[in-house]
Amino acid sequence: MLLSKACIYGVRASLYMSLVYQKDRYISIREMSEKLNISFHFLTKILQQITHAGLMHSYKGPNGGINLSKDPNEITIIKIVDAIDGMAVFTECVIGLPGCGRNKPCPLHEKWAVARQELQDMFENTTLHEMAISSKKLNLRLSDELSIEELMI
Amino acid sequence: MLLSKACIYGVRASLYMSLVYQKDRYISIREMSEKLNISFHFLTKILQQITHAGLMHSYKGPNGGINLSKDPNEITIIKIVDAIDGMAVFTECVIGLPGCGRNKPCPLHEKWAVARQELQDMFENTTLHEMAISSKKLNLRLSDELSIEELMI
DNA sequence: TATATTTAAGACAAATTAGTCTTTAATAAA
DNA sequence: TTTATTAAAGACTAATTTGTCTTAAATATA
Ligand code: SF4
Ligand code: SF4
Repeated sequence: MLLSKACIYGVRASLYMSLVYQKDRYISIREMSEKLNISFHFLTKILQQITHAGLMHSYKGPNGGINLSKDPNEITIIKIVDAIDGMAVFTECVIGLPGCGRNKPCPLHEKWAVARQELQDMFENTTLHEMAISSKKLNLRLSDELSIEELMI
Repeated sequence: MLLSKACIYGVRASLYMSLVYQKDRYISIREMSEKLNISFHFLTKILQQITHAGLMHSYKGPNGGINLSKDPNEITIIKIVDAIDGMAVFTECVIGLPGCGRNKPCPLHEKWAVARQELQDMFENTTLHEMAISSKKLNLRLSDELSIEELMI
């Protein structure tokens, strides 16, 4: 598995956030957890990591919740990944040898270094906005149960 | 982490095996575990998975051990990965949604499907032999401690 | 045959990741 | 000011992965 469960949930929640994004409108974690079928408390902790990274803001009390700290077209997926799993996936060795790049490289290096970079580029060049657009257009799925159309009713 | 620890150790051990490969010569797991700095019992279980997949043979008793069931140039890395972690990495969704491809695809699909395929190609098109050759040539590292030159003394 | 060497098998323990629950703090609105 | 609503914090449990240990089975060789 490339990304941890926590990270995966973080990405899904971010996508949901950008689908319903309106400046100054807070989305409750409870609502999101139910729509996306993710444990409420687990999602809360994941979103805390994301807010600590400065990508979202939270607000307590009635009508409180979470909102994106910038427009979805200014947030790339890699920021979400970084906030939760860190950048290790994009820097570490496929076969787990320490000190990649610093000392002599290991056998798989030539091919892995390329693939790794492509993965990083993919996350780096995809914004939440871009994904939200194509999601809506194609009525793609964001939870295991519901398509985006069903999700946003 | 793309591959599990078990899988990573399996790949490292396979590389070691192909570096010292001689038809009908068994390598003891003890020796390998010490050279590669991997827990002996853990490595034993990993190699069992690989032998069950038919990629290696084992032999008990004095001068027993493990050997590759085919020439290293007939074994691709993906076979090792498959034997331990399975093929899920190459088929599953980045954001963990079930039923990829069968129903409607999810937002990241277009980019991920390409990256995923490239990763699979990389493992599919790299043989143990190929890696062993370039490893020797460049004196690359296979354990966190020793380069291949030091390893094979 | 007896002994030493080696893998096989499986119980067990430790570490990490995933997920749950309870209590506290902040805020809005009645 | 009281109550309801929401996120924050942290203790706790469950599941999975990683790693250890002990015993059994197979084999070579003395
Ligand atoms: S040089 Fe490449 S293959 Fe080697 S340790 Fe680094 S990432 Fe891995
Ligand atoms: S279609 Fe692509 S992005 Fe969607 S679930 Fe499948 S792999 Fe993932």
